[in-house]
Amino acid sequence: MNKVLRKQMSSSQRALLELREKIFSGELAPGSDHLESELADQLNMSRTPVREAVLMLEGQGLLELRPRKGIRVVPLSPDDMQEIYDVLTELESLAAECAAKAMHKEEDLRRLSNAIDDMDVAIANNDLDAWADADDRFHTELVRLGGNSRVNSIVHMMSDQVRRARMTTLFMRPLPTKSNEDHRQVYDAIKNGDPQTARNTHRDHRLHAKTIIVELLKKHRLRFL
Amino acid sequence: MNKVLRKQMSSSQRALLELREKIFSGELAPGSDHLESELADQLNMSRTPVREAVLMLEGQGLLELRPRKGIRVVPLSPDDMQEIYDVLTELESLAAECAAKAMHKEEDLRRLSNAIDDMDVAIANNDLDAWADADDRFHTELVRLGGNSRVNSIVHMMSDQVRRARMTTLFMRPLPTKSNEDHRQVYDAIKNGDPQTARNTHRDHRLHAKTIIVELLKKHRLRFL
DNA sequence: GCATTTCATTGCGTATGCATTAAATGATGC
DNA sequence: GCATCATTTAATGCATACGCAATGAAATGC
Repeated sequence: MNKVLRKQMSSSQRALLELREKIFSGELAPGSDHLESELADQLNMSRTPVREAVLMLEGQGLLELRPRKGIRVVPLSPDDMQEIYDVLTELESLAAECAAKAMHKEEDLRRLSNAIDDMDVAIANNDLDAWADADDRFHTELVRLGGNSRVNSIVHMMSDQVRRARMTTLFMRPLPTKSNEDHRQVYDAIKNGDPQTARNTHRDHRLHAKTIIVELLKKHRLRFL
Repeated sequence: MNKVLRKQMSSSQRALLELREKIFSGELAPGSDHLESELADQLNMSRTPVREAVLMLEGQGLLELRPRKGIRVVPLSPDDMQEIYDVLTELESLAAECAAKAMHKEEDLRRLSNAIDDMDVAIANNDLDAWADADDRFHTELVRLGGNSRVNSIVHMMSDQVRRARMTTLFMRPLPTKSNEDHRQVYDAIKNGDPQTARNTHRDHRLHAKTIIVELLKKHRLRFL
């Protein structure tokens, strides 16, 4: 992340970004408790902007405020992941349907197809990080094309949570070589303006992904992430 | 709302509740701008707890922070309502499906059937407020039975938005006498453990409701609520 | 011992004041 | 008359201080 831009940022904004990073990097471990003053010291600022950032992160489901007990990084159980995937499944399928209805021109779908191509390359190179990155871009773009801003922000919130878990799960499973066929099917349906196929294909794809991940988490007893 | 309980509430909590009320009652009109200090004066407290409440309400999509321009009560266009209804449709249908899968005992479904009965009564009495109240309870309970906490909180957020609009639309349309048949069908499907019927019936019900409302808003040129 | 009360600690909630900065106003030059 | 820049104004962002209230420890009673 660009450190130069941060200089001219408000302290609350900086707190928000840096806390997010610390959460995603695992520097603030899931389930761990922290005091406002402790975080304020870490970030070299007073409690005020930290409180504001923490409040926002609570709203986003990343932190849990337990007065006098500590600010807790919310742990994710397999059940939580199931909940999250279920929401993602519904809302992304809706997005796929809407995107197909919208009859986008092929050039507007470029980022989508690029993401799919990148996943192919990543799989060929056995590059997990590149694959994860491209997969993110695919889903981000899909939801953007759906055109529902609320769906967009909810999906982004939930994807953040998934991202925390994926760090762990990504290295525990084989590369999803088959999943790109699904992606392409969804892409084609959107390009051809076929809402039902787009919706159903993506839905099945997501449902499948959900079972894989949740089983994996349960098998490895990853109760918290 | 219970004023006694509020006495022992933190100022931020009070700010949160009272601002919500002012927004829903229309005392703070959609599209209107307000200063932190202005709101603090209205609520008889300092800016600090107001800031915190405002931050949370921003996260819930009720307020929009525009530094040095004012805190704006977000206006809802017909397109916004469409977005919101689309999200509600997907997530409530999922909830209905899950509720049916869960095979709840009949006594656990009591609140659901009560809400349906109350709607019947309200319709017979031509009591709009009672109907709206029972309808709220039906949807709240449906989603609770679905058992997905994330779906729950998202649906509640979106329902808040719908409630703002309903104040207006409720008096512009005929009482939805037919809609209770749908509710009962959903109820039966859940009781009989038939996820697909529960899902599809509720989905159609919601899609239908969406068109009605959105058409109504568009026809009456209610660009903002 | 065990329960209960007291007390000290400390983390949080809130008020307050100052610093910052963006918007608005007026001044200056063209 | 218009554009640009300086100045003022005022709202926000942030640090700080203070008091309350909750927590845990120690002390007392049973």
